[in-house]
Amino acid sequence: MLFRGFESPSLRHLAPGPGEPQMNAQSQIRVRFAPSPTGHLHVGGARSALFNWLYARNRSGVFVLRIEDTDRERSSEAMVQGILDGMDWLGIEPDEGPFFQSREQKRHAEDAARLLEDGKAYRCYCTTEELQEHRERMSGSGKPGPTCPGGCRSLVMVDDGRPFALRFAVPPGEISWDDLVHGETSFDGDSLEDFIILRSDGTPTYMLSVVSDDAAQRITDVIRGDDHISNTPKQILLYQALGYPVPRFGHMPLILGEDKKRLSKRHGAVSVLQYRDEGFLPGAMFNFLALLGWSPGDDRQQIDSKTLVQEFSLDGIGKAGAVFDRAKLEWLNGLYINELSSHDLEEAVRPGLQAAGLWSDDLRTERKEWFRKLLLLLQPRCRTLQDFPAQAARMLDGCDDFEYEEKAARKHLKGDLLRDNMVELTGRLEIVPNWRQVELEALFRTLAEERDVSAGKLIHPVRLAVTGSGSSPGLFEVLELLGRDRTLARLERLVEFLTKRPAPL
RNA sequence: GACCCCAUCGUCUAGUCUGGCCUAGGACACCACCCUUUCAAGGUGGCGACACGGGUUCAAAUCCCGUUGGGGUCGCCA
Repeated sequence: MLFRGFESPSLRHLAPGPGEPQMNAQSQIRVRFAPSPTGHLHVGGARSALFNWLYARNRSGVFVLRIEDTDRERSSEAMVQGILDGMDWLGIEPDEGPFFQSREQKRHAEDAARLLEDGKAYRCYCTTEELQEHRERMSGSGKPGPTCPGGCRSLVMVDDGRPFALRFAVPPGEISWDDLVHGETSFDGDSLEDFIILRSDGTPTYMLSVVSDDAAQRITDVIRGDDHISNTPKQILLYQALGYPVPRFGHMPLILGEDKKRLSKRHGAVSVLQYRDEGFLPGAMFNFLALLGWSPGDDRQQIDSKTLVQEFSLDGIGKAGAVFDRAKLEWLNGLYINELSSHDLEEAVRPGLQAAGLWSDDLRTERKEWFRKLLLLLQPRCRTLQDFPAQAARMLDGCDDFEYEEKAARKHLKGDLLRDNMVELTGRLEIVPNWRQVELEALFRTLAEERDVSAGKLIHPVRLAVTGSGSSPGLFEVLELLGRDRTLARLERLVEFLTKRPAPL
């Protein structure tokens, strides 16, 4: 069921009311992944989700998915689906949710009202323009100064009908917490400004809604990106002001691009679904992401998700940002491709072949065994699923009218005797009794010996004739799979090419 | 600029909490060689780091301070 929790009229009953202090310390771990659906599930978000998921699984906890869709203009249903698809692909399933933050606005507003009543928040009548002006004036002038130009905090609170936003009155003093990955972290309350919790249109801001929702959903551990560190003191203040138990916080380092800056679209592929489309296996991606910023403490590079769940611990999370290294991902993906069974490989590779127009259904009926052998040849040579169509094309498409790769042609299609050798070879191949790898190889080697040339002088030109390329799997395996007719046709084509071409050198 | 976070090979990291076993280990990438009909895979080897400066200590990559460098955050976005 995709939208578990939909029917729940409100999460409010789950909340420990203002009066109730702390859930008992031994209670079950509850973590959440709370993306805003303003983009696809990017690798950074995916890793947050992954770490939360691993932590929950490891501790027999609960993993909650909450979509923070309160920015209605930038949120869309398609994006929500993209996030769900991305998580699904990686195999990270929420235990609860998805919940939608926008459906909880009533509770958010109630929390805000309570803060106002308690004198912990106040109405601010300053306009956006005034604030912007004020900010410009204050910037560069050292100290923070009053939050707003109107000095609304000290105003007598009368609602005279003018539009106002609600600001949280930050109390003086130091705010600190024992971060799950960074250890003791603290902020000076004086450096925080009175942030807005309710917009002038009455809608809650992020700062209020996360706290309200995390409390209502009884989140015990907030594990998220480093970029939220500076929000944490504000949120702690809100928890305290509202009388909610404060969860533990853990901030993991961000994923960086090659320039060491936070990974973003301009660094290239950033959506996990894009990696799927580029031929990466979910297991490889999962493995790679888990090891980005987390370490089991030893040298293992390839670890399956089950082991990851068993061994995951917050202690293994590093403090420094980690660069996303695509080359290593590809290497790892190659490892996973190699471990695929014939059957799984066929399944994995089919969509790509279909897209490239190389697929025909007899590959899983009459030619099934043949196709399986071809895939076996290609398997150790491919690092992404996309490599298969490219490498398989000459064997599949039946289009015999390809060009010879220029560099390889220059290297191997030379010598006076070549044409003659090719003609002779063709003749012998026509009558070789068994079209089998070993016999083909013996035939080549015998002829090479008779002509007193190295076997390579026959092999390389034939490879070019048959694949158009200077590199391929072992030639005799290729020939066996290609079959006598197509081999001979391609050899004749080479001879023709050698005959017609302008005098070499 | 203010506040906060961070700092081991080009990259991901082990080691840091609980100083000595570290003349700093592994992996990716790169280079060379082996294998070999090419490519890949595999094997062997190479290149390559404790940012800097002060302390503390018999002893510091590990503890403390500072400097430098990098990053993040400073919205009626989330």
